[in-house]
Amino acid sequence: MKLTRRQQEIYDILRDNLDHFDQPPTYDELCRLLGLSSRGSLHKHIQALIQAGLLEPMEGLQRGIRLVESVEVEEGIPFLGRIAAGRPIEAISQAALMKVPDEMLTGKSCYVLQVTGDSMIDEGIFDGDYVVIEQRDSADNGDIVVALVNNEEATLKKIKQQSDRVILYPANASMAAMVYKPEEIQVQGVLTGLLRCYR
Amino acid sequence: MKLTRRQQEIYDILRDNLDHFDQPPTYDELCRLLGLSSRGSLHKHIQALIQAGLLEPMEGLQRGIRLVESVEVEEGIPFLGRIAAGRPIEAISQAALMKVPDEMLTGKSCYVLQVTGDSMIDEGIFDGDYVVIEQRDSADNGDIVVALVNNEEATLKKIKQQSDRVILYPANASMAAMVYKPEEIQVQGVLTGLLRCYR
DNA sequence: TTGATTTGTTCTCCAGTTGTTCTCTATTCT
DNA sequence: AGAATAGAGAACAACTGGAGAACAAATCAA
Repeated sequence: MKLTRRQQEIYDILRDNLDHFDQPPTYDELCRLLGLSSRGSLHKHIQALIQAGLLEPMEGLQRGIRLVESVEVEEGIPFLGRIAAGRPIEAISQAALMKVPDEMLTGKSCYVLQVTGDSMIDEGIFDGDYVVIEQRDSADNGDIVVALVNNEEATLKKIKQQSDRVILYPANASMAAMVYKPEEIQVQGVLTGLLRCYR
Repeated sequence: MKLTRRQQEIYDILRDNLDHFDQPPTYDELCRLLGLSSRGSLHKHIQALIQAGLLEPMEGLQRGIRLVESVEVEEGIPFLGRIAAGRPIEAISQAALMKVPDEMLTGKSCYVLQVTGDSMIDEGIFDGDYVVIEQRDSADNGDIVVALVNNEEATLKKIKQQSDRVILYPANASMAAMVYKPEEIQVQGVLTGLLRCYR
């Protein structure tokens, strides 16, 4: 909805003076601020701003003119924390959002983890890199997955699932593959992207 | 639709002065700005610009002259093309925009290239990876840079600048470093981020 | 509870502004 | 000459913004 000049002006004034009121202003107060002498005139503008979704509707109450909270359109996917072989995912307290290229997103639910350790170094995933993970509970053989081992350790490894066992391969010549029973391993997600920041 | 000279001129002025108005200008205001004395004359030009899709139609409302908002608030930085050692940057025809984490941006002008070849494999930069580059014409020793060699080849290498020579180190045990005269090398940008898409 | 006051709403009326539509003229280019 | 481009100016309807009165519901005071 497009605003007229006066509507825009009133909205701006309303925003600018929001701190100066300790209560939401009434029509009369706002009229005084705007130099209007008629509440009826102001009412038309207020209604237009409500229509535009910029002010809260009154709903029959007399509690002053309130701005609607601006709906921030935060973009990105959540950065959940660190993943290190041998420990649960170390969750970060406040989930920051991280913008990632659309190419890394799959349409399904994705999140970002920071990798700790060198277990995937031969795949070009270094200590401190960020990985984009698609949330899933199954994977194809050869996928790099976030796997939960025995319900307590989370790890990033290449997976090979056989009927009677599951093998997790690190990508590091100096580390050995680990073999588990299928019920010991729970796939939590599949690697879809890698991010690294220099400096 | 082609614009006449005056139409183009008016459109440019309109764009340039958009910040100077706090409201969309009325015909009268714009007439004053253009030195016209007749709203009717301006009206013809405005109509032509509306026809051309550059201005919003009035729809019987009196809200001033508005540019059509390019609704695409496409976020991201431009993906410019491929970089391979030994060739100029292979530019892509239409510059796509790629969203990247804020952490990879420096506040200065940045762009994305796709890496071809394995010359940086030991740094975890693989064939097909995307690199985020900050546009710069100088670098610190040890930085990974996009360097233009002899004004014709572009390459991604680690740089070491000495008073009498410049050395470009690949990060690949099977490749040798190259030594150049300072005037042969032109730094085009510095690596600030890495992106890799799986699948 | 009751009455007075405040507050938001609705209505009519009015003036100035704004966009539109004319006609007429001047200039430039083909 | 004719077409295209540009501008001046007048006249007009519609839109915008405002005043003020009257009203009902919410709120406050006693």
